[in-house]
Amino acid sequence: MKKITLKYIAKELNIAPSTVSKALNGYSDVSANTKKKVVDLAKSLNFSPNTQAAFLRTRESKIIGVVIPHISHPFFVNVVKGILDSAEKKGYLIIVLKSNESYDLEKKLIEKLLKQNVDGVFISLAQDTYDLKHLEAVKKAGVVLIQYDKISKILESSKVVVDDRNSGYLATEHLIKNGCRNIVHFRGPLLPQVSIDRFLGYKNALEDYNLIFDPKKVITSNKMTDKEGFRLMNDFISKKIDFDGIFSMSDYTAIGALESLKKHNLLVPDDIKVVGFSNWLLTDKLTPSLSTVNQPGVLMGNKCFELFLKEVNSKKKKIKFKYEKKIFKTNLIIRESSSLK
Amino acid sequence: MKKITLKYIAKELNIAPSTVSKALNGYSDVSANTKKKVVDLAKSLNFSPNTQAAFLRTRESKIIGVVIPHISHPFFVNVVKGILDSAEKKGYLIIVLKSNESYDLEKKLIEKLLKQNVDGVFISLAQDTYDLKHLEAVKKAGVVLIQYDKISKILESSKVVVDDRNSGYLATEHLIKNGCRNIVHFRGPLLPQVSIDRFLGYKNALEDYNLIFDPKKVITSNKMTDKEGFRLMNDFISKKIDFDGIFSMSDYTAIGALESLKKHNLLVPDDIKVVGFSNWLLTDKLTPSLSTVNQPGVLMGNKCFELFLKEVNSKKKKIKFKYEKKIFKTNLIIRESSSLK
DNA sequence: TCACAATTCGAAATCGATTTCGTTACAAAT
DNA sequence: ATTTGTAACGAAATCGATTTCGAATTGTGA
Repeated sequence: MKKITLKYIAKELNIAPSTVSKALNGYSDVSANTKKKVVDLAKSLNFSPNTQAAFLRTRESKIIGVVIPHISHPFFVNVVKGILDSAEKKGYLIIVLKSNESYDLEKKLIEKLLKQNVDGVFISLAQDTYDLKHLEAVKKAGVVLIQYDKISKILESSKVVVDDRNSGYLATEHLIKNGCRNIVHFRGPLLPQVSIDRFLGYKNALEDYNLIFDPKKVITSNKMTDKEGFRLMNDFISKKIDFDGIFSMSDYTAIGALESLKKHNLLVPDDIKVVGFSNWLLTDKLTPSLSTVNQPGVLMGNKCFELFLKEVNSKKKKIKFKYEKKIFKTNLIIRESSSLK
Repeated sequence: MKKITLKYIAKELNIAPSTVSKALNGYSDVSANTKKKVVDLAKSLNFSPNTQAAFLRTRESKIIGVVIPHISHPFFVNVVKGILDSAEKKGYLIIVLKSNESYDLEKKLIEKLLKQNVDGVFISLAQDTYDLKHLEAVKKAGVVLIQYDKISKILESSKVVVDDRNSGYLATEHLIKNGCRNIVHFRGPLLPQVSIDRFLGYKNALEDYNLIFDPKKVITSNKMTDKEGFRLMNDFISKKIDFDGIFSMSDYTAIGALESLKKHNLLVPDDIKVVGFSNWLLTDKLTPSLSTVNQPGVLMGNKCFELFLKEVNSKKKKIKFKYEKKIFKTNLIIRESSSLK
């Protein structure tokens, strides 16, 4: 069981390792003849250069680190899938790490990735990320940074997002058009831009349809879990404020809210109509099935890699480069929880 | 922005790189004095050795590849979590790849991991994996192989599984004790051991309780999706065979079956009682909520890494080594879908 | 005082691939 | 015939860390 190296191939063909390397890497100072011999032998031996050794010279690890806040969230699963599909074709390996929405963990993960000499870091920020030094460090290290979904407005890099504001608007408008006049909004933590934008969409829709915006009807949920949704909904109901619709920035909290409504004998969609966000797995199997906003995760993942590659290539060729921001449209999936009948 | 290397530290302290290396790696031929100087400076510079360069000599990449069949399956998410938590402490990085239950893809993934020179491969086999050459190759390459959940009986390695047979038995017994006399079994594809074992548990339970085992009541589902469960259940119902319970080897097919039952106006749990497998996310939110078998994924992940480390260490010290097989117990989660009332 | 052992350190080889630069051989140009 | 140019290849340095082996220094015992 011999290890197959450049040197081995060189010896077999009685030429120098440098020539073998050049033949395999498309240098021009190799004759067509020897090039063919090398390529053929390499293929037949199933040779591929040792990535670690190659890295020492090229500084390319062909590894990309992807940071996601959750793993159970199907949207992120789709994004990863999109990245994977694109990256695979170019021979990149993907390391997925999850931050659990924690800034501290996120910082550690980034350090880990930099130690591993990844070529790129794709990140969706944790909820409580307030400081961006760790991401500045990524750029300083010459590593390509791509932000997706939960991005920072301040930090420069290429970005891939959905139109959260418009999505919030559409969801709310849908509720209004189906007769809701008193719509509660479950918003996320105050910091992340997605949370702000979805909220603004909600608010704008109310204004456009001449409904009064009432801050008391905005429930801020920091944890975004079913339990939290259940708890907060119970609290809200106990305040006896009239409402006939809910737009939640997450399906998961919406599901908790649904449980609370059931407990209080409020019928969905008859008494209260509900729209969530992100189209979680099995939300179509609930009773009632949950209306939601669907984000094109796979396409977003594809785009992330595309922007990454563009940046890598311009760096190699030392071409000037401009950050891009791609905004994807979402689509509303209307199910039982917000239907008219 | 200078890169911090061994050489740099050596120059700073006016000693040789080799001495620095030895100081950091606990060699005995370094004086306590110089050792302290080196360690202190290294710490203050936040130095950590370049992993790729170190690999060239040590042949340790400190990377583990984990192959899972699905990503949306919460059980596997838990296993990965368990591996991650353990591996992190020892400075290992985890690459998670998913095979989509495809043998061809699985083979490619393994090749990819070997090219990356991972130290270990943890794998749960794809449904249709019939050939094991790619896994033999892992062992031949000197890479530690750990099999978990869907394992091969033939291939030698350390293994981490649950007692599938007993789990199938308990689930079926539970249905019997709650009054079921005609229990349908959704089994998975014929090949994987988990599929066989869960089926055998089902069969054994019937026999122990003097119920007739009827092959016609065993529905083989190759795809294990909700759609497939729905389709197969419809087919089965159209055959007009009496039944009052279902034990499904997967929650996902069980959910499809539930939809079919609803469509045919069969009440759960009144007319039919249902038990699934794996405790998928949100199965507790369904109406009725789904009874299921819970596997201790996190603990299994922990164990995988423990066995890996044991093997690595004995290889280093050239101690004799014996493969271990750890069998975990499952627990039945009884919810509405199989309750008496 | 001398022989020898223990301690501490450094020089150099090594891992495997890449890349610069120099050398050869031969053809074309003068 | 001599110079120039080009195609094709190889020698050697390099990336950053590890590790073997030998050298220098110090200490120990006879």
